[in-house]
Amino acid sequence: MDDAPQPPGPGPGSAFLLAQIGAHAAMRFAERIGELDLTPPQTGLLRAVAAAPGRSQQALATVLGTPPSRLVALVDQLDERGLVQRRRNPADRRLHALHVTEAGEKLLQRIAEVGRAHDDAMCAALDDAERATLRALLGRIADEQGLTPGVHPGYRHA
Amino acid sequence: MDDAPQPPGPGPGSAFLLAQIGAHAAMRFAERIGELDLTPPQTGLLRAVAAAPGRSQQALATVLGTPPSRLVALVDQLDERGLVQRRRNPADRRLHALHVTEAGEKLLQRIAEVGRAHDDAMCAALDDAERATLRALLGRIADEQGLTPGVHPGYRHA
DNA sequence: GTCGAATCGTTACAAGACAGAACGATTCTC
DNA sequence: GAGAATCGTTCTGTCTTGTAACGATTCGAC
Repeated sequence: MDDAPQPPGPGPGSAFLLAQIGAHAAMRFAERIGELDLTPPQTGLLRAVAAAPGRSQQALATVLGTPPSRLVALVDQLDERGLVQRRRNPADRRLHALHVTEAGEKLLQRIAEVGRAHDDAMCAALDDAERATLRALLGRIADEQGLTPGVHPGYRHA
Repeated sequence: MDDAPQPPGPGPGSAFLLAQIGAHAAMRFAERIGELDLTPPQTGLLRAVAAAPGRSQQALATVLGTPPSRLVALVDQLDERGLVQRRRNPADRRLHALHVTEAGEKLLQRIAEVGRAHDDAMCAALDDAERATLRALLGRIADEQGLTPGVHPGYRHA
C-alpha cells in the first residue's frame, strides 16, 4: 500500500477522492468475494464469459485488456473448479469457445448478491436521492472518459 | 490489467463505477506525473513530508500504511534527486527527520498544477455546479468509510 | 492444390515489486 | 550500568506480470 497525491487548494480534489475511494471500494469488494474463494480477476472473467458465451480467449483478452498468457491461467483456475468450460469449435479448431457451467451460473447469482451488499455499504453515507445523483454523475464521467462498461482496469493481487 | 465485477440489475452499480473510475483516474494521474519523472508513491511521499516536516520515517510509514522497508527505497530515490533530506536528530540519533528541499518545494508546485489539470480533465463531463455536488458526495463517502485524508491505499507499479 | 503467412492457445522465461524477518546502532527503563 | 525497546537498513523469498518463443491449425495467393 502506498499513497498518492492530494490536489489543489482547499482539501482534496474530486480526482483524488475518486482514486482514493475507488481503491478502497476495490479492496473491500476483494474481501467480500474472497469469502467465495474468488479473486477480482476471476470474478471479472466469469462475468465477461457469461455476458457473451462462446467467445474465444483472445477476444476476451482484447476486451479485458490483459495479455493472453494471463488469461490462460485465469481460465485454468475457473475450469478446474468447474465454473467455465473450454469447448473446441468444430469450424475452427484453433480457438476455445468459453461457456459458463451451471455451477458457474449459481456462483454468479451469489456474486450479484455480494455486489448489491457492497454497493449498499459503499453508499451508506447517502440517502436514496443522493445515491441516484451520484450514480448519474459517475455514469456520465465513465462515458465521457471512454471507459468500457463492466471492465475494470488494473487490479492487484490476482 | 484485469477486470472486475459488474454489480446489480440495471447497469453497473455505484461501487463498481467508483472502482472503475478510480483506477482510471489513478492511471491517468500516473501518466501525468510520469512526465515529471515521478511515480505515484514518490509523489505521495513528497506531499506527506511537506505536510508535516521533520517526521521520522517510521511515523510516515505508519501514516502511509506501508512497510518501513519500502519507505527506505522511496526516500533513497527522493534523496538522490535532492528533493528531500534526511537530517539526524541530535536529541535522538536513531531517527531521521525528513525535510523537503527547495527543489522539492518547486516540484511540489508543479505537481499541484498537474493535479489541477488532472482534476479538471476527470470532471470534463460535468459543469461547475455538478462538480461541486460530486465533490460533496465523495467527501461524505470518504469520511463515512474512515479514509485518511490525502492517503491513497494500494498503488500499483511503483 | 499447395506453400507460406497469419492466428490461436500455450509454455517458458526473465524482470520487477512486495512483504516479512533478521540485523547493527542508538536510546530508554529500571 | 544492563537489558529491553526503537529506528533505519539490509537481506531474502515469494509472487505477479509482461514479453517472447513454440506447436497446432487455418487462411490467402498463386
